[in-house]
Amino acid sequence: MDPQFLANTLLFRGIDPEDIRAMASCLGFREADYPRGSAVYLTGDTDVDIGIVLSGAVQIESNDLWGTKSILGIVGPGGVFAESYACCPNEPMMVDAVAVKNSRVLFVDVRKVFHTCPAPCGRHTDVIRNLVTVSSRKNIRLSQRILDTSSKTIRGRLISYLSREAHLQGSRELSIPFDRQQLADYLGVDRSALSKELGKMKRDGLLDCRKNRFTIRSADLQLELPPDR
Amino acid sequence: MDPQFLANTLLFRGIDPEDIRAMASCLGFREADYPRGSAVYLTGDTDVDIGIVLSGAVQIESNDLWGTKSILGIVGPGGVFAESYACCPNEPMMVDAVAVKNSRVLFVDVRKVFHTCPAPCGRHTDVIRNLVTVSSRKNIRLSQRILDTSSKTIRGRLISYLSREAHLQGSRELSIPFDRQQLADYLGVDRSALSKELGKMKRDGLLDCRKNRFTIRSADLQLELPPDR
DNA sequence: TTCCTTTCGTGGTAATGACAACATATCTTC
DNA sequence: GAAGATATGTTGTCATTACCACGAAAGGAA
Repeated sequence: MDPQFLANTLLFRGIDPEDIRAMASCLGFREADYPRGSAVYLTGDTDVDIGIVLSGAVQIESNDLWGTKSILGIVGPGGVFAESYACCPNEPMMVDAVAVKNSRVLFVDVRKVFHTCPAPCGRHTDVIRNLVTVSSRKNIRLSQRILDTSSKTIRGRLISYLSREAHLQGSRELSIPFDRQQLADYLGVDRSALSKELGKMKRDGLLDCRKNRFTIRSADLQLELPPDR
Repeated sequence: MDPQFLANTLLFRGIDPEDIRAMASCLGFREADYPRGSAVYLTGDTDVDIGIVLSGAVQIESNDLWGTKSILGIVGPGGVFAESYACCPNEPMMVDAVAVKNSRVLFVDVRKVFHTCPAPCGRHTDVIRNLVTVSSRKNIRLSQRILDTSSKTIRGRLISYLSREAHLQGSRELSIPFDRQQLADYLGVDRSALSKELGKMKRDGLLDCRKNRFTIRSADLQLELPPDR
């Protein structure tokens, strides 16, 4: 447990590392390792704890009976996951949380967060406040993922995702946290069809890509407009 | 302003109506009416207030340049909206909030919620705590909307949405808050194609529907399985 | 009632993308 | 470096669905 590291996460932002150390016991801190490919949580799990990625990466995904995988998001070091289900005790999880790299995860017991304890740690309120921020941001991320998949064409979805990512990274060159299959699962399209479309877009001079590094070639990416109206 | 009504909303649950009345000023309560079809918030708006639907209904939607509308959700009386953006001061809204009925909305200033004021209203913390719940639930709703659109076929999407809704309403007969066009925009499909598929499913004996009332005819709706595996 | 608006179902056509099958490339591990 | 595994690009076929256009039905207002 590294209070300094935690102080830089959204959940503990603004809290003194010393206080974090003090909270460790009364918030029920617990750590565990997960090898690449293993599940932290599975669909149907209830009464889960908040997860904080200390190292590695955890992917939130859904796998239906047809074998279709939907990636809702991916969270890296410092990121928080499962907080929504942790806060809704009776809601069984509808998704899996899977380590996509060897990962170490810190768990926090929400009930202990909410149940303000008497003496030393008057910091509970700060954590709860931060929890609102974390949850709100996650909300916005989910909305983005919805908008990224709202176009009915693969190209439209790529444009939505890549142009926002470029904006976020403040550059026309960007790297994404996904390989092709993951990107396809995030955008809700077939992988080979995605490769095909990427090829077309290269030929059309819209972008370049090698592995997970993309370069937006043309401002037209954003301006790709409908025929008339 | 009806404290009794508010005490039954998620945001003010567990708070004494008297205390709610007392908070009215220090939380910056403000009410406004919106005729059917008018916008409460528009894409790009920043520094918005939390909205609570007192009467009517507000729909969260996105309209892109191609004229494609995506419905992220719809919130009825007692429901809360825009809380995520309210909690992320610099995030411009990516969606519109539109009144789909004549509606009355109560606004709450988040900054005043967070900035605990000195004397009488020690209830701020309760509201913040409730805010976590509200946000978490919204999170789960958004995840559901993502899963509802994860199938690549219209039928799959309908099954996902309807079977959950039936489960929620605890009956094989259910009414949905959408007309056909809205349902299509929620599921991310074409309206006429949706009508067509509904017709097929009726013929297949899976369901019946008249207007916004649906009846699940067969348990197969949930069991509709892949060929083999 | 009648007129007008909105909602909903149907048909046909074209296009998009899913799916499968394969080739190439890249990475890992020994 | 060789060999296996994994990731990516390519091709072709077929099913699904978007899109357009229309008519029927339902709802509202005068």
